[in-house]
Amino acid sequence: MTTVSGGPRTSPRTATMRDVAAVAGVSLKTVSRVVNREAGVSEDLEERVIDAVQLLGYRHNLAASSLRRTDGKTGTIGLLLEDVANPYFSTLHRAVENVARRHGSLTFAASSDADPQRERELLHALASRKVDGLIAVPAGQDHAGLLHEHRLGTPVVFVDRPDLSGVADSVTVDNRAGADSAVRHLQAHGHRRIAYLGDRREIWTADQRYLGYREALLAGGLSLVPELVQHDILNTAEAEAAAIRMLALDQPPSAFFAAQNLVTIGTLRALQAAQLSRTVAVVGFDDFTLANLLEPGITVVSQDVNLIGRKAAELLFGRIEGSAAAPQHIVTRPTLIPRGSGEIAPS
Amino acid sequence: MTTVSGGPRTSPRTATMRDVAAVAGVSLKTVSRVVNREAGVSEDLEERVIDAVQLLGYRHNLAASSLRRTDGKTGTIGLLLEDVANPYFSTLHRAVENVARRHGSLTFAASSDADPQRERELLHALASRKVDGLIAVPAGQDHAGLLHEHRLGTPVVFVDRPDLSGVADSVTVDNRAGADSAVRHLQAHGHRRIAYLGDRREIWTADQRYLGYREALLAGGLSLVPELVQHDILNTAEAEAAAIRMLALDQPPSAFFAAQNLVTIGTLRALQAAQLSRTVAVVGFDDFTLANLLEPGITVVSQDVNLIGRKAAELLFGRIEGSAAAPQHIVTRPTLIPRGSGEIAPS
DNA sequence: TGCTACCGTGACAACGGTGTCAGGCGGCCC
DNA sequence: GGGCCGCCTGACACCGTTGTCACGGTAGCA
Repeated sequence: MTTVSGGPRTSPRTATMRDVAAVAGVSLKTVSRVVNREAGVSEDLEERVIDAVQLLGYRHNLAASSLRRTDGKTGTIGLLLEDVANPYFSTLHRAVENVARRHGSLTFAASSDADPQRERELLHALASRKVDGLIAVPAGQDHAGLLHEHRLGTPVVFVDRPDLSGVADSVTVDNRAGADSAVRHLQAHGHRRIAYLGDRREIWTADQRYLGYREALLAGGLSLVPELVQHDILNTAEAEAAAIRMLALDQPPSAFFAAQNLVTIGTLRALQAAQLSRTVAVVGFDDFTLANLLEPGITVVSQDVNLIGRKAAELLFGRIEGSAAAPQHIVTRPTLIPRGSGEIAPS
Repeated sequence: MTTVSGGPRTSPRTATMRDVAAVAGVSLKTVSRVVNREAGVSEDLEERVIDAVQLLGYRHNLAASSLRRTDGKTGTIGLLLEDVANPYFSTLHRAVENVARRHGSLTFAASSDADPQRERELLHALASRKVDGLIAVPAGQDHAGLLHEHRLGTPVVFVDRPDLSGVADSVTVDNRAGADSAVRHLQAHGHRRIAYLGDRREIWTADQRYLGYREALLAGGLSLVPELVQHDILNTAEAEAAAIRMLALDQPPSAFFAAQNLVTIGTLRALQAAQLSRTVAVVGFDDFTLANLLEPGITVVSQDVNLIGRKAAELLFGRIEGSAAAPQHIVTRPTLIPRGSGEIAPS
């Protein structure tokens, strides 16, 4: 093998409109017209230009174009998620991509890992690239960075968690109603000791779900039992541990409301380990693949993530195309999907 | 509600370097120097510039910058996947993002849906945006589009499926060895009638896996039984149907090798419906979440997707930074994870 | 025939920045 | 005191493209 370093590696400089114009024997502007499908170019010239484009392998430079163009659009949006690899967010991503595609836009997707510092960095990187708009799952309590972009003129749509100041559009789920329906469902099947397992209450969605849980309990004439409530669960292992702890109580719960995906899985592991999968009821918040392949199938409160992504993107492109309507706050309703685990009666 | 249309919605035009220069009382070039952290600006002026930047909310315009800059880099890469929402690809996406972040790059992720036409469109869109490089899961047999970009000077790294011409870098999995080990594993547990369920053989990965299956059978002194081989399975439902069909044979298989994610799930459904989950063995290709939560746990051949993504991104940034080494073809080894379903003995 | 009304086309400036280079200035050495 | 050096700084051209406008030419009309 011979190393080619030092060879004429200078690729012949990527062709520009000027080159195309020279080859086609027309002016720069005419090439621009053909490339942009502007009217008013004779067929003859158009053909010559197209041939020259082919010949040179010319690629239009959108950066230069949008620099000069009056609307200044880059055909690019930013999507700020917690983690692009998380199924919830990747589904959202896809839904947004589908809409973006229809609008000729490409999507910068990025993961904040719920870290405000990282969110700031990404916001900065996106702003430098002059995205036409932003869809964001805010990383922390403080939305200053996002709202700053909004004020500077970049449309922003909040997803999953609302902008509490209300100046920007948002698309969220009625977490409270979802949790409420889950707990009522368990009550309807006879449960009176229903445990709550969830994330930190500082997270808006977690808090809302907890409020829904409490609301349903009280509505059903039950009272809140502190030993059956566990917040601050961050991962599967912690959920599993918490569930095991509760199952060891003198009066263990006959049902669990697992307020989030990973929490549900941890809970299931605990039940499986204790051979209680068919004895103790579970309803989880957020669906997950294979939830219907387990034995019993897992009853969940499911969000329509595709709908959320689509709505958010449609709102965003509406703004990008100039809508000046008042801020919109779309709230979608989650639905309960009974699959078995939530229909187990107390023993 | 009063509509604000017609109001002075003209945001005060986003500030440019010129504006900053005017406010700071320096030349354009000095602002440029400060923004780019070039050496040789007195502290006094630097401070004035920074203040002006703050005051005006100035955001650097990377497009204009890279237009003029000599290296012409946009700090942007393209990631062409089959579907950003598919867990395999979204994990890959995340691994790439992590590396890109270290290099100050943002990632355009896009879904081809394995459609060559769509791939062409996306390639065009990415090229117009002057991405510094591309990581692609090729959509079809014909890699002309991707290779064209490569020739035009944009580094391209193939992932999951190799570029058979070998001119571009690639990162793939040894699918054949993985399938071989799965089938040998089943043989080692006493199986002699092992069924194959897989996707279209035109897909390189599917073909490789089939070859591995066949290889292992022959190596074990078994022969290929046509009625135990089913190609062209496109989704879960088809996999389920195929498995049910085979289970109804006079001499049904005692084990299944499911050559892909969705196929595995379909197979599991069939076994579950037939109450054979604990009787018939299964080994799947590709791991999936919750594979260990099922009863029995599902034995799989697992790829290290994070590793693949990382390697691909590292290769790409090597090229972007000028590496002129010969094309590299990294092949990773999948590992077999025994969890129960693959260790069931024939009855 | 003379005038206007278009039509296709190109010259030129401009978008927001960066590379190049020359000039001003202070300090140091002879 | 003159010359040289190095450090800052700004003027200017230019990156690849599009908006504007003026040009020459032809058709339509009175």
